[in-house]
Amino acid sequence: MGIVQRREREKAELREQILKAARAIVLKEGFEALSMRKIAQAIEYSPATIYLHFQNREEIARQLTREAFGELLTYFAPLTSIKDPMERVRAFGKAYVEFGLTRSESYRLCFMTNQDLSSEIFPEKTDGYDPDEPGDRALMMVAATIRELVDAKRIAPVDPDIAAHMLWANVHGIVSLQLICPDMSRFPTKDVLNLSLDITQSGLATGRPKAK
Amino acid sequence: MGIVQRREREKAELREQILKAARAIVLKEGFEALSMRKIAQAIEYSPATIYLHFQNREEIARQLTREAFGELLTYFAPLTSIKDPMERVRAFGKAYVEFGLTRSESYRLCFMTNQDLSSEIFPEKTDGYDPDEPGDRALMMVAATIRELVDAKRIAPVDPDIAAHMLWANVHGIVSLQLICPDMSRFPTKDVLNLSLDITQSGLATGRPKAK
DNA sequence: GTCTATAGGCTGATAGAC
DNA sequence: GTCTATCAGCCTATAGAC
Repeated sequence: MGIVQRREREKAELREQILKAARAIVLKEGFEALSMRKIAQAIEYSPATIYLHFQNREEIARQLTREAFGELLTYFAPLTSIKDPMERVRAFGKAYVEFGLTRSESYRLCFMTNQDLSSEIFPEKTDGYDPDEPGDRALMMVAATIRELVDAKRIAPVDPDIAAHMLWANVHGIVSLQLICPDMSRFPTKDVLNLSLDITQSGLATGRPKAK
Repeated sequence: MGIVQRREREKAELREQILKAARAIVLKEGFEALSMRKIAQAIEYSPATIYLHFQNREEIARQLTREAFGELLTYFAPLTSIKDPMERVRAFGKAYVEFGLTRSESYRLCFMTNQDLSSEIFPEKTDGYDPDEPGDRALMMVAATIRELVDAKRIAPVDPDIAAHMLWANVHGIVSLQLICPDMSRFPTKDVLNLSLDITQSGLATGRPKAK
């Protein structure tokens, strides 16, 4: 009586095969080279078959993007055990850049490819964070760490949410600039990151400059 | 005897018409929608005619990108007259973000579209800056301003070149994050920029934190 | 200088046979 | 569930006529 189960298992397997092939194409040739025909050829099925598992190309792209962002979260996950919040926030920055440079096709998918895909991760907000959204969860981790620093008076008072966004923009700038114009800087990315983390740490500790 | 001149003038005019049409398409439909056929239709010539003025699509894209970066430089140019170097470096940041948000298709072309186009602006380096390269000129302006701050001992000692790169990455992060996931943050971009400039200013003034 | 015509590709998506 | 065949486009680039 396991016939239905086997059928469903086989169906899920083909779905996974499609995604696996799609991942490989994006990794080797970039996202814009991803086409239904290429996926079909890779899995040795006809293009029509893919449409039994996915509505269209967009749905595959969305799935790949969700997975890619999941990867970033696996870089973040072990860092929550870091006790010292300043060390933790620096570790988030380091992990972010490492993710961006070593899994650059995933990074491009999340943050450099197209607005629709990124909106998959950061959908329109109502109010506050949505814990069901992976992007919001990542932002919350950083914001909570900054809140710890503020509460412990280790940095000057600052809205943890906007500070988290600023930090994210800092590391995103470093990664995306490196990925799109690798020849812009003569400095290793690691050095730029360390300078950025140091200056930001120092600036947060001191607080915003007084108005003239 | 002005026949040759007229011919050349007419040729240059058509070239300009092609670029103008291409700019309009990129502005309205985005870079990936730019095609030789669409340009041809817009200028009411056959696609083949375009190839008399440009080798291929790439050459048109390169030209548009150079022009777009030229726009950024026009945002920067008036700021060199700002006397106070701290005010000047902040003004560069503000101008950069304003350029990115108001001329976003130009910005995308320069920094968010593809590595080949960005490499047009920041080609591979030999040593030091190349004053003939527009990207290097922009970086030099920022680095020189930071050098002034260091020399006047208004900020802690730092390599002005890597600091300029860090600042560039900061503002690039803010702009590109805003352009690709406008819903990520609940904060106005202006507020994020001001926080970033304040914290960086404060951090540069204080210097890097001592090792533990 | 400009055209038509075309080579030689690519794409997403679907109808209908098996 | 899977296929073939196809619709209905899109594209760059060029040869050769005028």
